[in-house]
Amino acid sequence: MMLSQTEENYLKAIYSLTYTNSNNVSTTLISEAIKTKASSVTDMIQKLAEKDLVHYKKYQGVSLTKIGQKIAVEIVRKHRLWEVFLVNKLNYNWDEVHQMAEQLEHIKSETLIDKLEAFLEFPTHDPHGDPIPDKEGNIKHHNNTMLSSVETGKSCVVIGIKDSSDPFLKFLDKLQIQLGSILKVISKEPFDNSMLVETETASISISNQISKNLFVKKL
Amino acid sequence: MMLSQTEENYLKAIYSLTYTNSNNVSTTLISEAIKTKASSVTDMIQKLAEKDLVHYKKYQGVSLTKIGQKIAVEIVRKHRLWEVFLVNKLNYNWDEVHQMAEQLEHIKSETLIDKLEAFLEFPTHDPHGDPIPDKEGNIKHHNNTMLSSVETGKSCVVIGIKDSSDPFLKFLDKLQIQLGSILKVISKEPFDNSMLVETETASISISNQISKNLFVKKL
DNA sequence: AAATTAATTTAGATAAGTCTAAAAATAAAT
DNA sequence: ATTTATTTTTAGACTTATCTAAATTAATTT
Repeated sequence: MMLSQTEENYLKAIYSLTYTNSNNVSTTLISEAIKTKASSVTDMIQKLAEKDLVHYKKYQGVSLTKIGQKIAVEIVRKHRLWEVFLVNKLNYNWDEVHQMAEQLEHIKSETLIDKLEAFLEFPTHDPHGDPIPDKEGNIKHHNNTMLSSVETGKSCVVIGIKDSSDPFLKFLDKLQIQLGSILKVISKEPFDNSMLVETETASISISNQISKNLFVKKL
Repeated sequence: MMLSQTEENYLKAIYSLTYTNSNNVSTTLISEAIKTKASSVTDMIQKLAEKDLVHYKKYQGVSLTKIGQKIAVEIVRKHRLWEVFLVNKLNYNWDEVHQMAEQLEHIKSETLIDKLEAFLEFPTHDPHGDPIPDKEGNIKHHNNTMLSSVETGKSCVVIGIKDSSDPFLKFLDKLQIQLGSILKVISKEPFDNSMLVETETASISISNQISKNLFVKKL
C-alpha cells in the first residue's frame, strides 16, 4: 500500500496521541497535532478507514488498526534513525533535527532504512532518548520513571525526555543537562513541587514541569 | 522562494535537457522526461515563467533564467551528494541509488547538504562520474572525450558515463567496467563502429552505442 | 429533562497538478 | 503556396488535501 506523506503524517499523529491520551483519539486533538481544521481531519479519517488503517465510528474518535499501527511504527522508526544520523554523523544538535527528520521519514525505499540502521550500528535510542523500534516494529518503552518521582538524597541518570519541543531542548542545553547526565536530588519544595538538584557541575533548581518531563533511571 | 517538488523536478529536467539538446527546450521533450502530457507541461511552464524561473514565449520552448538555473544546479548538487552517501556509506551499488536520490534531493534545509558534503569529505564526482557542483553552483564539466574517439592502440581510464540508466549500469557491471577501469583499444570495426577493447581482466567487444556513452581520459 | 454549549460531520469551494479532447500555431510535404 | 502533419496551447474535468460555513450529534449545565 502506497501512502501519501499526508496520510503517513495522520497515522503518526494518531499513534503518538494514542499514547499521550485516550485510546480513541478525537478529531480536534488530531487537528491540533497536524495543524489543520477538524473538518479536514474528518475527511482524512474516513479515507484512512476506507483503507482499513483506522477504526472509526462517527463521533467516536479513531484508533489505529493493526496495519495502521504497523505503518505508524515504521515511520517512527525512520524518524528516529534519521535523527541519529543527523546528530551522530552530521554533528547537528538535538534541537535542530526535528524538521529534517520529519521530511526524511517519508523517503520510500524497501532497503534504505535498514541499511542506515546498520551504518549507524543499530542504535537503540534516538538523540532524545526515545527508543527506536526494530525492523519488526517492536519497541522497548521507557520504564516511565520521571525525575519528579526520585526521592530526596537519591541519584539518577537522565535517559530520555518526554516533551522534545525545541524550547525545552534548548532549556536543557542551558542547564547543561543531556542524556547520561547524573542528577542528585538534594531537596524538594512541597509548595510548588520544585526540587534542588545537583549536576556534575552545579546545583540547580528544577520546576515540577521540568522534572515531570525527564525520564530517568534510578541509581 | 519555496518550490514544490514538482516545480523542482521541472527545473531539473529543463536543466539537463538544455545540455543534451538545444538551448530552448520543447514542451514534448520535457513531457517525455517527466512522464506527463505536453499539456501539463505547458501549464507548469507558464507557472514557472510567472515566477521568473524560465524564459518562455508561446510555441518557442523554454530556457532557464539565472535564478532557475541556480535552483536547478542546487538540486543536481543535492542529488549527486546523496548518491555518494548511498554508495559510499550505505554500500549501495551505483545502479540502485537513483530512485532514492530523486526523493532525497527535495529535502528542504539550509544546512543539511553542506553538512552532508563535509561528512562525505567533499567528493568531486558522484558514483557515475558526474561532477558535483560546489556550494556556489560551479561545475567542472567533463572534457567530453568518449571512448569512441580513442585511437586504436591507445589506452584510457573510464571517468564517467553519459547515460546513467539502470540497464546501462547493469550492463557495465556485467562487463566489469567501472569508474577507474583502464581500457585499451585493440581494434576498431569500420562496418558498425564497434571496437575490441582490453580490460584488466578480459578482451571484450564494445558497440558504438556503448563507446559513445563512456567518458574517458586518454593515457 | 430541556436548553445551551461544544465537538463533529457534511456540503460546497479552492488550489495544485494532472488528464482528455479540441483549437491554434508551426513545420513539413507535395 | 497550399495542403497535411505535427507540435503546442487552451478549455474543461478530475483528484488530493485543504478551507469556511452550516448542520448535526454529543456533552454540559441549569
